[in-house]
Amino acid sequence: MAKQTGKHVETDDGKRSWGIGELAREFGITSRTLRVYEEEGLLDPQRDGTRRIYNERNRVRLRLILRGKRLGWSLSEIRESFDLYDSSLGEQAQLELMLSKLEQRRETLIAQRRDIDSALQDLQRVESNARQSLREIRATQGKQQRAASGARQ
Amino acid sequence: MAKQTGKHVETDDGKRSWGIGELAREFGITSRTLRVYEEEGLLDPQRDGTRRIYNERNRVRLRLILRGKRLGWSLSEIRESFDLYDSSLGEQAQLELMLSKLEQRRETLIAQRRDIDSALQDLQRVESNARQSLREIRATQGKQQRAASGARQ
DNA sequence: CATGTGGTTGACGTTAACGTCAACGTAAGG
DNA sequence: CCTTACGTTGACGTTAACGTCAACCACATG
Repeated sequence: MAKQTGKHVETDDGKRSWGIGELAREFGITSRTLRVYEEEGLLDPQRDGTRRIYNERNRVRLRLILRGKRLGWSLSEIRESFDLYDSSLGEQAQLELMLSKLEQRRETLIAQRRDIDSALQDLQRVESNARQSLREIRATQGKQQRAASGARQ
Repeated sequence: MAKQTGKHVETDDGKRSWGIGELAREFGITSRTLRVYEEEGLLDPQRDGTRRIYNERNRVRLRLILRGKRLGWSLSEIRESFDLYDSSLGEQAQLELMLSKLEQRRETLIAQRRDIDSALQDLQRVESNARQSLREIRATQGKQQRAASGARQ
């Protein structure tokens, strides 16, 4: 049995668990979103009757989901990666297939990092450009100020 | 005037230019997509009558668009970044605003790179795990083979 | 001239990833 | 017992980013 204390939930074995709203607030999403993730097979919280109860493992999963989203992955891509990570390390053929998929993932991640680096370089160029203009503007203003204070003497 | 030679287009000043289908094929997208990007204000090809003519500058833009997409940006985020890069470096206040926006972009890019790195680490763990299982399986198979060849003697 | 190739606009369809809302259940507290 | 907070399922709405299709235009070629 699980007892509810205000907002969060605790199970008998002392391990912390969370209600849907609580988890949603913590991660800045809505409970609707958590239900969608469950429908898509990305999360499988336990139930207390009809209510969903999330444990630490679910939280880890959720963090991975949100990281995937930040990297622009679709929910099904995220599920595929879970399938990859969870796969039971069975036969040789399966393992080799898995390794090739992992290699492919790595390559796209590295390509993405290259994209980021080049975007950061572009950004750097624009930024130093802007800083230069700013310095020039400030220099001009300084001149004007010095001229004005000189005229007052 | 632009003359059409088979698939691609050349202008009088000798600078290369491209038709919509040609460009689409080269970048692995459809012409429909190019028109959408234009509607969204991300591209502005010249026209020869009604026909779109893309120049080198348009191609650079397109590369930036596709890089943005690979990083998971929306079209409007991409447009914002263009606006940022194209802004005319006018007054001081505008420049300072621009710098703060650039700084913000940089932070999200760096955060994204951290996400990638941690994803790569996870991947590395799973991979060495799988390699280990594979070695064990092969070792077992080797034993069996050696046993079998021993039995044949 | 007919046909093919490649382009145009405009309208409508589609998919993913949620948001929104209605109708209802359930436990705690006053 | 009534209210309040929190949860449930189910249905429908919405937005972005295209795909698909129809009807049309323009040029080159056999």
